[in-house]
Amino acid sequence: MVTPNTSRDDSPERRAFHECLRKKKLKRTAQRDLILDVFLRMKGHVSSEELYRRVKEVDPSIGFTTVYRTLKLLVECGLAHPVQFGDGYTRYEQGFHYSHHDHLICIRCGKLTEFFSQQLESLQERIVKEHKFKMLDHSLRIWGLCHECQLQESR
Amino acid sequence: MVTPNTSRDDSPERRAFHECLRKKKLKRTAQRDLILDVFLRMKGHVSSEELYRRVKEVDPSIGFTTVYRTLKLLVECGLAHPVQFGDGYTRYEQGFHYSHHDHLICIRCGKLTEFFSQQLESLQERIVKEHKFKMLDHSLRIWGLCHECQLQESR
DNA sequence: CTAAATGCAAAAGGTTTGCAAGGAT
DNA sequence: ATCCTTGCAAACCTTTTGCATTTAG
Repeated sequence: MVTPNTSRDDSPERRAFHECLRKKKLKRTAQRDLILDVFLRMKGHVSSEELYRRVKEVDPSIGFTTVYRTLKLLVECGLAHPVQFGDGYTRYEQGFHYSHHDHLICIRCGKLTEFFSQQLESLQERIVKEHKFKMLDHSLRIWGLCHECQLQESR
Repeated sequence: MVTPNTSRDDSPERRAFHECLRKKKLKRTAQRDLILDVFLRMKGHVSSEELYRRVKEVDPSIGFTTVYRTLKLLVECGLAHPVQFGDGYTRYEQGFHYSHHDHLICIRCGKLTEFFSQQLESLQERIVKEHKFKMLDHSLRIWGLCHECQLQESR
């Protein structure tokens, strides 16, 4: 499913990426552009392996290493955000216009639900201030059973 | 079986452990007792490797695998609680009379600060209820710079 | 032309398992 | 006697790295 889409050249993410590459004096390559595009089209929380598989569907000549390294680059450019849910994989969320949110993780079906609570954010700010700590990142993960899985468990 | 210190036999943790072993129809061994004792004496957040090193100081014949497997057993018995701070190691906190708390992690010096906020807990309960989710565990981690490291950074 | 990027293969590094010998009940 | 436990070595698996070759600027 190769759909050459020149309009994507103007996506804010792609422009930000190229801008970041320029600043770092790194090179723009077809591989990097493709990896970014595929990443942006994948919703949710993507591991490097998953992204690699999807990228390979479009261009089988691309190696895992390139996907892996590009993902790290996207993180440095603020276009991806790494999260760990404790299953051994590092997953990446889209990070452009990154607005902080947290996660509910169903340990039975694996479903991920994102949520945001301003009260939570404010509370954290207060806690951090009390400890004279300078917050750079934070992550709240809640594991449990989603609604559907609770119903199945009680059968 | 070698039992060097009978007075420790009465610690609530040890009794809980033996009770748990009995329920699971597993065997009480000198190794398991020793590993539990050393674990309990180590404050803070212990990786299996760190625990192994300390255990070996007392009994060099104990293998890493036994420490590793005993730690998993302690988790199942509710005596240890696994946490991941994103440095690649699984660390374990003491889990008996486990009262939930969260962590401030200094990314410069590695210092860990525990904190507890009842407001935070209540807020989480509310969030979970809104999503019809059944919470089984949760973890809030805040990364940043501790007070000392902020001072050093600004020099 | 020069420095960076790519892809392969192999190394790292923590976690987990198979198995033969030893130990608890 | 039976089943669990132990410790060693090796397997696993994701993440990283070394290197020769190719490519962008």
